[in-house]
Formats: sequence, structure tokens, C-alpha cells
Amino acid sequence: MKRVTLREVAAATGLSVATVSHILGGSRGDKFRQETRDLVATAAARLGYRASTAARSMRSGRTSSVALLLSTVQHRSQMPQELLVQLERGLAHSGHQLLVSTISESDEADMPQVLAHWAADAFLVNYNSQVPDQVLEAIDAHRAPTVWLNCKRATDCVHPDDLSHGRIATEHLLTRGHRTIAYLDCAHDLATHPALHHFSRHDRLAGYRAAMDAAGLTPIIHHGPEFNETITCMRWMHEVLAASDRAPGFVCYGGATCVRLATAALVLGLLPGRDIHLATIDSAPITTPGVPISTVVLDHAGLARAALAMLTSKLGDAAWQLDAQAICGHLVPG
Amino acid sequence: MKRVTLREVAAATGLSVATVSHILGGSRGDKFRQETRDLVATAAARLGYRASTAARSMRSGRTSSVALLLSTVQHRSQMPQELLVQLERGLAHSGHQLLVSTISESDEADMPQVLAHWAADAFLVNYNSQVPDQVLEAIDAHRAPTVWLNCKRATDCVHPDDLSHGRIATEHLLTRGHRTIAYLDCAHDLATHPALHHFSRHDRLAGYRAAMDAAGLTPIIHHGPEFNETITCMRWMHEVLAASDRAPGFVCYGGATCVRLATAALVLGLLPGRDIHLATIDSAPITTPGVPISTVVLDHAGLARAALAMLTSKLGDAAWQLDAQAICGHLVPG
DNA sequence: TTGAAAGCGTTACCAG
DNA sequence: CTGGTAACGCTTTCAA
Repeated sequence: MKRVTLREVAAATGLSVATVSHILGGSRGDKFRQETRDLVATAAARLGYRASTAARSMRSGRTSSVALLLSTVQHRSQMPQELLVQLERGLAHSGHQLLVSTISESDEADMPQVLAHWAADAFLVNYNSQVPDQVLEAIDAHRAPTVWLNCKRATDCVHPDDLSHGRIATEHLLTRGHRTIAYLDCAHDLATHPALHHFSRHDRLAGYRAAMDAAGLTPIIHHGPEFNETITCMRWMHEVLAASDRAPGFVCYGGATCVRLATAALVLGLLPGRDIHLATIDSAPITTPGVPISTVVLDHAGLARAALAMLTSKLGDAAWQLDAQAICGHLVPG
Repeated sequence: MKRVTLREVAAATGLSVATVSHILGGSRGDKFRQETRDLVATAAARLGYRASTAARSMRSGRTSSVALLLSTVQHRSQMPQELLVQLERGLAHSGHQLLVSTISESDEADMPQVLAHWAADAFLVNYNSQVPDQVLEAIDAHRAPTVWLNCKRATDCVHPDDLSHGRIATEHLLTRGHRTIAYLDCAHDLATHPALHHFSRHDRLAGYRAAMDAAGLTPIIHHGPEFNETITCMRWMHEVLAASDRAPGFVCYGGATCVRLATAALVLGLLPGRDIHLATIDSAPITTPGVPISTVVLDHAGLARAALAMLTSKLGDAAWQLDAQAICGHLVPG
């Protein structure tokens, strides 16, 4: 199956390669007679002509593709399908291809193809911590427009506004009249080894703290892997209830923690939505347990939009650095 | 920042472009003096030379990239991050780039770039139903190696072995001594409009049926969106319990349904793992509720391996069609 | 309104 | 062991 080139379309139409290129490339196609244009279009369709991106990008000096860098370790670079699709849609809209590449944690020696070669015009890096130094240097050496996703840097970065997320979840419980509101996270060593954790762990907690402070209430904060045990959750919940004169609220770091807490409540005979109220932050509303959980839903579409806007502006006027942007989601009441 | 080409490396070393290409391209690099090789390697590194994939692929006639086609509608093409990463790893291993592209449901007119141009050597299509005709034709016209993921076709396709998954989940409950085992799925119109649903809905159920038949037991099957209500689940569970002389087991279509059922059980005062036993099929073990749920975990790595093996063999000897492959996961007891 | 020709960066073939 | 040269498919400039 030989591929069909401009030359063949030219031969079939009796026109020159240059003419066919002009018409099919669209650059100056309107300067030709309608008759000629139709002739070319028909022949191209009949022969099954498809432009070679390689040749085109060699000529233009741009690859018209953007590389998305991910860690092979899933939790280091959360990339929900929705975000991936949104990024692709946006890029396609501006005529770019999306190239996905992973960076191996274990084998720092093997640089991704996309960094070792000249294969992308720009980079989207979704790698929230501990990017290998080599890779960092390689990205830097490219001097190509780069936008960081889901991590906190002063510039060239787009991330969820987890401070607001934590605040919104808490304020939601406050407006519902709860005065005792506790915060739960199952992370290891959150306080003792802060650097190990994703910024969202710190920010959501800080948002909760801020909201409680503003309301003049005392924060009740617990964290630790022991809360992966339902029994621990039950004990803790029991304590919180004992110290509260009315229905308490609970803000959880994420959906998984919140579902765990919901289970603990049910085992204790407490019905979320009636006896207690649960709120959390996640990619999508937490509906699986079938009990009301208020969720602050991350705005993936907004993240993608902001990231691509940043990238486009860097591709355009090559601005050196742009301020970081925090994208806030919205609350879906449970 | 002008990009550094072979010419510049050649100029810097005083060698010819051809020589530098041979050494850097690796094709026949071992035929040169160590001294020369070092000279070239050093200069290339110092200047920051990076090969242009465009030029290379124009020369070779191959793009060295594989396109993954997804639907913009998430449920039409499940692509868990793990599968994506596994595919990328495998492709990188054989020197290919992964190009991700989406097919818009709403606007059938706009063909993805990757299909309209000559941009990929092969295609991975993860689009389980209702691929637009135009797209199907375009893929066909490419005559490029294509492997379908997560759908059932007679040839050139890799999908989870959901028949076995349903059977394994059921047999697990059987070996645990349960004799009353019920099956639940929240899908709309599963029986009346079978074509609307993903094959996994039918196959998991069929696997359950087969296991029950083999054990000489009567299948108890319920489905319908009303089971998204906890109260419906509770009523149903109550019925099943009333008709059973010992602890019943439940097989659910997926994790979400199973978590719903777990909640219903807890509200009824039943403890999963003691009073009832839950089993399901999902991408990862269902641990969020903190109660034991046995999960048949999909083998994403296996899927990726099989798909890439198929693709590689088609890239190699251009075999026309290969038999479909069903990949079975493994049970993680709850 | 159309076409000729140069050149983008790379590699393969052959000659030295 | 090393280097010329041609060719890959396309776009663009300039000339007709």
C-alpha cells in the first residue's frame, strides 16, 4: 500500500505539485479557479490523498504537536480521562496533536523519546513532585513553552484551587447550621513530613482551617493511615458526636476517605444527611454509597482551558513566564 | 533558539554530516573509531543536538507513532490511567510514540487530524460502540494495522474476558459455601434493549449464570436503575435474605453497584463479610467502604501487552487479521 | 491563474 | 573508516 503523495494527485489532474499543494494546503487556495479546485479536490478524494505531517512539519519547522508528560507512578500524576479528553479537544481545536509520554521513576537513565528528540512544540507536565533532575534539565534545555499541571510553582503552572475547595466544603456545612465540623485525612505523616505530600492535602486542610477560624469555631483535625480502618473511624466519629450538642459535619480530604466515613456512620446507626453531614472534594460527585455526600467537584474543563490558554499565549508571543493560575471547582450538594 | 542540526554538529567536529548521522543514528556507529565517536558524542551533547523526528520519519517512510482513538463521551471508551500508561510504556519500548486523539460524537464532520493526515503507523481504537461510519471508513481506508480495545469483534481485538470474570466472582462465593447467590446490575433496559449496552454487562451476567447452572443453583437476577436507590437495594436484599437459610452472596456488575449494596446492607444492620458476602468486578479492588468486597480485578497490564503484541505482529509481517483475544483478570478476596 | 525550483534534516548507498 | 550525493513530501518564493 504505497501512500499517495501530492505528486500523484498532480499527475492525475495534469497540474503541478505546487498548484495542488496551494489548493489542498489551503494557504492560498482561493486564488484558483473553482473548476481547478474541484478537479483537485475530487482527484485527492478519489486517490485517498493524505498529507504527510512529517513533511509538513519539516518544512514549517514546527511539529504541531504538544507532549503531555506523565509519571508511570499513578499517584504522582493524576490524569483523569476527562482532563485528558479536554486537553486533546482543546489542542485539536488549535491544530495540535497530543503526544503522551511517561517518565519512568525507576530507570532515570532512559529519557523519554519526546525529550531526547525534537518531537513536540510545547510541553504539558503533569508530575506533581520529584521530577527527576535529568528530566527537569532536559525540559529546560528545550526552551520550549512548558505548562505545569497539578503542582504548585510560582509561574507557568495551573492547578486546582484546593484552598478554596477546602473552604467551600466547610462553609457549606456552616451554612447548613453545623457548628461542630471535623476534618479527616488518611495520609501518613501529614504533619511530620509535609514535603512528601501533594499540595492538595495541605491546602484543603488550610481552607478548612480558614473557614473555621472565620466562623470563630475550633478546628477538629485528625489524620493518619489508621483511619483506613472502619473501626478507627467509628471510634473517632463517636467521640466527635459525644462532644457535640447537635448534628456534626465532617469534611474529608477526598472521596475514598469520605466513603469510609459514611460506612462507619452507618455501622454506628447514624444516617448521613440526617444525623451527620459529609462533605468532600473529588473529581466527580461521590454518589456510590447512595447516601448524601456534598462534593466540591474539580473543574477539569477549566483546568484544561486555562492550561491551553497559557500554552497558546506562550506559543504565540513567547512570553517568558506567566503567573500561576488556581482553578476553583463548584459544590454539588449531597 | 535555532535548533541544532546534524550539519552544525558536523561543522563543530570537522566531520561530514553523513558520518555524524551514522554515529548518532546508531545504525552503523560501531564501524567508526572510538575517538571519532567520542568526539561526535561530546559535540552533540555540548551543542544540545536533538534529532528531528519529522525528518527521520520522512526519510524512513514511517512515523514511528501509534494513534489511540477515544470517544469524547467517557463511557464509550473507558481508558483508565493505568491502561494508558501501560500502553505508552509498551510502545516506548518498541520505539513508538503514543498519539491520543478523540472522535467527536456530536460533530461527525470533523475527522480527527490523525485520520485525515498521514500521522501514525498504526491505530488502537478504544471505542466500544457506535463508531461513526465516516470514521470507520477512514480507518479502513488507511489500511494501517488496527487493534480494537474493549469491544467484541471476531478479529483484531483485545477485550476483558468478562464471561470468566462473572464466573470467577460467582465461583468464589460458591467455594465460600454460599448457596443463595444473587446478581445485581443497575443498567436500564438490560433485557429489553441489549444492543444499547457494553458487552461486559451481558457477559458478566452470563458468567454468573453459567456458574450457578454448573452448581445446580437457581440464578436470582435483578437489574434496573431503581437499584441506584438505597431503599430499593434494602428491600431487595431483605427479600433475598428471607428466602435464604444461610448467609447469601451477592455478585454485582461493578464497584459502584457493589458499594451501593454494601450501604444498603449496613443500614439493614447486616455486616458484609459476616452476614452476607459481596463480590464484583472492577479496575481495582473495591476498598473504599472499608468492608470486605471480593473483587475480580481487570488485568490492564495484560490487555496492554496483548494489544501491543497484536499490533507488533501486524506491523511486522502485515498479517491480515488476527483472532480476538479475551484477557482474564484475577480475584482479590475481600 | 499556474508552475519551476529550492530547501527543510535525515539516512542509505556507494565511492574513496 | 569516512564522505558525497540523492531522495523522502511538502511549502514557498518568484517568475511566467
